[in-house]
Amino acid sequence: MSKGLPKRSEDYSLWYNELVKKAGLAENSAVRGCMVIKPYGFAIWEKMQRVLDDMFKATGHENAYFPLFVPKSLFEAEEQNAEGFAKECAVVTHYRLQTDPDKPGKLRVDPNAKLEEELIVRPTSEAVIWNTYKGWIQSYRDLPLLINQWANVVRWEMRTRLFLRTAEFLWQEGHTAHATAEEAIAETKQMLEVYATFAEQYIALPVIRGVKTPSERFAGALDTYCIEGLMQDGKALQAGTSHFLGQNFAKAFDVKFATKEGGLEYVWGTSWGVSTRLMGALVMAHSDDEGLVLPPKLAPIQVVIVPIYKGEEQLAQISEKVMQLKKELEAKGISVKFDNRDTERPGFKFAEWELKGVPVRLAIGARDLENGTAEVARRDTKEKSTQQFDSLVTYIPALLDEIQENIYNRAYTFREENTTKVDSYEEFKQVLDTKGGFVLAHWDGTPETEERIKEETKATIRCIALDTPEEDGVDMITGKPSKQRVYFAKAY
RNA sequence: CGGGGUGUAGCGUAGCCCGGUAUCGCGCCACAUUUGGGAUGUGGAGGUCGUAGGUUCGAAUCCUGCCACCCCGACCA
Repeated sequence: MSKGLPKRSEDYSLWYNELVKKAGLAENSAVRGCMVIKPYGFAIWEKMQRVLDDMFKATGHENAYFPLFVPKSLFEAEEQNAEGFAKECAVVTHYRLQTDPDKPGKLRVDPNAKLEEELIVRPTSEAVIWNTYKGWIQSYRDLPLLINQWANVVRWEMRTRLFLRTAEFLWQEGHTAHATAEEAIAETKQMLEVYATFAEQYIALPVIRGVKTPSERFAGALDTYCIEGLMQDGKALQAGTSHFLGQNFAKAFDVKFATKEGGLEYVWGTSWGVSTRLMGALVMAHSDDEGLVLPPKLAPIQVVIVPIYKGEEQLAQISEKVMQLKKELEAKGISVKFDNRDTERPGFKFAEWELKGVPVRLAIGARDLENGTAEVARRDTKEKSTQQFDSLVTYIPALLDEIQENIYNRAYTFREENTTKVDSYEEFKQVLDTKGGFVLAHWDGTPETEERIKEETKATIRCIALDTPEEDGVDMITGKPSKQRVYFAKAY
């Protein structure tokens, strides 16, 4: 464990990168653009998965698994979708290697093993799944079809960053089919709300629920809903999307169903997903110059106990008390780590667990044994207090809840302070340059204006928020009328 | 993919211009003393100098290709 993390204020992206590596979340791999997710990072992802999976099940979805490869002919069936992803696809063209006759000990692609039809490594699974749905759906009785899959996908990105953008990433993708547009839209919105709830209650990240402009829509969707969070450097991060696909994929893959009345109609689709990018959101939303600050609900270790002792005898005395406390806390569903390593000193352990973002740290030494106390340090505020040992079993669960709430509130306050209403383009540019964050401004609804702003300021329309009140105004550039403000920001 | 930069022990680095197999710190291992905020001493181990070629008696050093990473653009969850 090396000392010192770069400061957020000095170099935010360097800070992020170093933090992810030093906290043991992930590291770069031998494969271009692909990361290794390390045990501590994966433990957080597993917690996310479990919570989300439960939420999906609670809303009636089932898990299934579809192939990694998509035959090119299927991939190109829905044109918009195919075009949208075409530039970032990994393609399998051969199925065999052979020893290279020119280079001993080396392999080469067997030129005689060319695939009849190329296979695309899925960048998303609509094509394979809708092709499958064709065989699963005949009647209105088969609907709605509510499926989720946990999988990896590959998008050949030019520039990658740990968790935020990697060539291969882990995600879940829900794919549903419905008898009516209304039902599909309701599903789209329901899953957006599931994501928003997860972001706010678990990641402790307040998010804007909104809908994307046509130019930012998912390729092949009629509408893309999203949740947008604000990171500490004032840049926005799209944390999840939910798409209303209309009948686009049903038509492309000929998925029809017999209605109750005896008619034959195309089904209506949705798809929705969140990825390991949420890990990036988690890191960037709360962490500080000392390391990670994990929300208790997602922390693999919620409480770490560091014994402070001289000699074996004292350690044994402390251990006895600690093991009992550990058991009682674990009975309440709290994960506790007793760091009784004899190879590191307390100060080192303090720093290490701070780097790893453990929400609550207890220190127990000879002094505490005498007084029947323990020192309690909380990661979010760095405050330390001395508590009666016997009260810890009730004190700690309450403290964990308080920390969860506090970091949410902190992030919420930050977002509010960094959301600015502007009415002129001058002001707009000035806010983006100096303060960053979300900028609420009127927009005339045209892709031309949106594009111009993007080119001139690098800010994009993150979304049209679902709960924005109507407000008459004029576009800050063209002066054309506008009925509501939209969220602009520079984004990841 | 275009422009710029970097690659030397687990990590951070010196050496490169001007060729003669490598410097320092942290970490690691052993022992001892330590332990309430990143310990100290003594001894020790660890290097295909990103990689593949080339030039040369000899390459970390010069030349070429490739790979990876970082920064700035274009693309994007």
